Amino acid sequence: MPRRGRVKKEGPESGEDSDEYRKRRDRNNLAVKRSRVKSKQKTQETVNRVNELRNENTVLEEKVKTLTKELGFLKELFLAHASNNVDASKYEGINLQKLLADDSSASTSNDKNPGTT
Amino acid sequence: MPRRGRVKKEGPESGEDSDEYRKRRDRNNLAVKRSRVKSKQKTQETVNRVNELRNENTVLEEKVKTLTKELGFLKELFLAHASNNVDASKYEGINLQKLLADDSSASTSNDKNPGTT
DNA sequence: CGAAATTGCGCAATAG
DNA sequence: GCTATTGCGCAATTTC
Repeated sequence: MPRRGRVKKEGPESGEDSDEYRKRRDRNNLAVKRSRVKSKQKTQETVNRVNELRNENTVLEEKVKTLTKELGFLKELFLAHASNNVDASKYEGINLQKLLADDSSASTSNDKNPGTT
Repeated sequence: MPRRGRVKKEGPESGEDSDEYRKRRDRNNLAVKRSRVKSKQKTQETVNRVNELRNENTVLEEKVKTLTKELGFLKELFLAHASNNVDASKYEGINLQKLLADDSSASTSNDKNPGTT
């Protein structure tokens, strides 16, 4: 789509005289203005969206940090306790190794429910 | 055919002859091009940034979800175990209530789990 | 003050 | 056939 600049054509390329021509030009100029306003709005919205997302991101990162910390602590606690009383057999089907691993990718897919009460 | 609103009158505002004038015009046209390319690049980068942030966000949300799940499970586990052996006294100064609360904001009730059984 | 950069605006081609 | 979009040039203004 080669967009030529002003071609010095004098002929009736797209308009005939000054009557209909002017009207068309004016209408197009209005359309151009509308389009540009729209374009700017869109750009601004995109910029705003970046800021929103950055904020959400910060919140989420803090949340991850907090949760990771808590989880780490609880794991230590649990392991320390379990080392004293090795009765983890109660939690037979549970993937403790997986859950207690430092990694954070446990699915907790246990069907069996350890008798709670 | 109207030539750019500017008629034959010499405009001492910005041009003088056809010599220096043309050079100035050409240089400005180049500058305009540069500026517009730059502007478009910036816009595009902003759009890209939105996509990047959206992806990061999704990842973080999943992470939060996983961590929350793990944490909830571990808390249940810990509480179930602690109800059998009330030796939480080993962790004297620790805010277990706070940590073990389902939420990350515990009330100011500092009761020591009197062991109902 | 001087040159480049940015901006508003209109034109024309063309996409939809 | 009309509006919307876009590259381009001009000129005013801004920025450096």
